[in-house]
Amino acid sequence: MTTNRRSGPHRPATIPDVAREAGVSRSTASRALADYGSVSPEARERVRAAAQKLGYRPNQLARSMITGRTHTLGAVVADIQNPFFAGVTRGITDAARAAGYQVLLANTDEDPAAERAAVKTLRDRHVDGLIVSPASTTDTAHLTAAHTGGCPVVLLDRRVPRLDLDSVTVDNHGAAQDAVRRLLAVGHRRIALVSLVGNDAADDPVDPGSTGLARMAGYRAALREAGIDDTGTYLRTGAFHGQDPALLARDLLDSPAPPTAVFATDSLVALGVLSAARELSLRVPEDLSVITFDDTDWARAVRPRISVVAQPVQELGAQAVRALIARVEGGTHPPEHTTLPTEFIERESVARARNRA
Amino acid sequence: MTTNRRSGPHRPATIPDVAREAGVSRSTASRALADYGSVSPEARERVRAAAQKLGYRPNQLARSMITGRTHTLGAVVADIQNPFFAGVTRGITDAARAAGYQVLLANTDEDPAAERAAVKTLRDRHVDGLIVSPASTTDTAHLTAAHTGGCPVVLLDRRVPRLDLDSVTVDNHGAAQDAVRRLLAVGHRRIALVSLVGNDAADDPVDPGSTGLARMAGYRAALREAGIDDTGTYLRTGAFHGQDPALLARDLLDSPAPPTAVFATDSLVALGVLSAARELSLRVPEDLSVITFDDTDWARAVRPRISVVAQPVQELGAQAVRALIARVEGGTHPPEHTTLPTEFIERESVARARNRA
DNA sequence: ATGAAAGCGCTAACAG
DNA sequence: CTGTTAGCGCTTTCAT
Repeated sequence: MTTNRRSGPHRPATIPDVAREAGVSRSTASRALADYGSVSPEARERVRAAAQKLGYRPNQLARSMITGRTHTLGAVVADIQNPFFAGVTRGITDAARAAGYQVLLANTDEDPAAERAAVKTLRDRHVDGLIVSPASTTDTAHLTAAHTGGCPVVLLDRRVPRLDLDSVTVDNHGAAQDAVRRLLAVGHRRIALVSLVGNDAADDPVDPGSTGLARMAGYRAALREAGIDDTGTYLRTGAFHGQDPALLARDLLDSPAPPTAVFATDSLVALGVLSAARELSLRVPEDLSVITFDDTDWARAVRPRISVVAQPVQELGAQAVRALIARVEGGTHPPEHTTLPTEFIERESVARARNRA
Repeated sequence: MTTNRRSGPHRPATIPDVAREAGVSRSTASRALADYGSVSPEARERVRAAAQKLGYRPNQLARSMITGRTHTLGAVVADIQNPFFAGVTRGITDAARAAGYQVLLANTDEDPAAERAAVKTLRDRHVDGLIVSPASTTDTAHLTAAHTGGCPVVLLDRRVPRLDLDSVTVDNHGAAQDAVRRLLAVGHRRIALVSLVGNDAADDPVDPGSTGLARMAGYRAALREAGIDDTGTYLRTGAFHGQDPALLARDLLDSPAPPTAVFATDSLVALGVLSAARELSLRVPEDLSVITFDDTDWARAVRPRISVVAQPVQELGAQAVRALIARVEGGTHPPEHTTLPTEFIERESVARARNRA
């Protein structure tokens, strides 16, 4: 049995077939079809007609082998099931398609080894470039190797200090600072930050990653601005309680001098805060004001509706694609670090501070 | 400038390089590397060593051109941002990777034209097979064409009546029937079904798709079983109110003889029901019992926690991958239709019926 | 068990 | 503007 020559009536037409049908040479047919070089209008028309008639579809594999381009991008993210990455991925696939690229998807679950493996497999598949939300701040040799090896890499959502690669991130510091300022503005002084530590529900109990760090820094900056020097008392980074946000929050809210407002660094944490509040019979926002990162479906459906810091998730993905394609298509400019603004969406979960027993 | 021959110190090693280094012919090197045919143990070892030394990585493109296999699967889903499809996609990518395949992702937004385009592009990319959650029950010619054209297709989540392709779906009828039975069992008689119509928040206001249809049929069957013949009064398929679930629910709950229990066909609808209930000062579950499809994060974090019909989302994707790979690797058995069971997770949103004013 | 040679479908130098 | 001629990197008969 021949391996790849389709038997049966409809063997896919190839360039020689089209050329024969059009009465020109393969090169001319190729030029006409791929639209490069110079071809006389009439020849071009004959080729187009022949291709049409034979139902010719170019073999991208063969083309890629020559051009060295597959028009395929690799997306290496932590977990597509995380709404944040789902949105980002949506932005990536849409922007890629619009630019004529397809996307190979890989999940890492924040595991650097899985990330390395994914990068390797995708490079073996000859992706033209890689979009990665790095799982580690230190284990990044495979990323630089890819980049210098001709497979450009764009960092998504997380910046890595000494890595000179393009990055597209969100202004986490500013967003957190702004949110906390709003709480301060309505009289809150005992403001907590609750986080699961790490990047969006990461497993790593040590490394808060660039996003977590930035959010904490923004929180502290806002407090300091307001003359609050002790910025650590109400900072909860959840390496305890087996990462259960509700327990973490309960512990915090049930303490002697509980906070009057909570800033949650992601929506899962916010859910924990909300249910802890309900268990302790604290009303939101009367007894406790709440702001969270990420505008999920439930934040605007629940009562009271929750005020949030919305991240431009799709735009994040789209910008990463644009930056990457710029590199793929030859850009040699110095690394660009794009920071996207967040949007504060005011709803009903924040009230003026008042005393609690 | 030569197009594809990498300049610089590290031109990727090819088979000839390895063969030379090992002192054998290309064919032998190829056989040893790809592990087929017969190669003497010593030669094999020399080749392995040479490959190792030169950091040889096989060019999958070239290999694919010959073997006709890319070890790449295409996943064509409605919307990766929908938690249902996010979970399914997670299952797909994981199962694929475990079997040595990668996944190209495409979104359709329930648009048949987008689906056709995606199928075309993916086939051009020579995917070995396609997993599709079809956007239309009728516009499916491109699917059969792909399948008979050597690119096997597995239907995901939705079955299409006259399409003889493998399918992996969930027992929507049984799940709905079971949920409604539970409501009947605790005394409810006025039980509503609220749906956005169509498959998981589809745009199409006409075609409820196989999943929507099955859920409604299960609902009606349960009612009929209980001797309730009028199964249409409390059936709301949301082609009104601009698809806003909260308005739909409000309308329903604010009627003269409102239902005492609601079965929501997806979590977004449930959120609408919940907020409508709160606006009307109806307590859950005392005044209104609620069950919804899909076990989202908020369903178990909110108070009261919501009883749900959980779908095996990841398993759905994984099974589809297995079925597809079976075809890709030559299976010629008749189409298989796999139906996965759902799981009812009892929490606190259902109470015994009592009279309402 | 091994090597020589053919070729997958396409593009890209280079002549004409 | 067009055709001829080489390959891309790999697998796979077919001899040996």
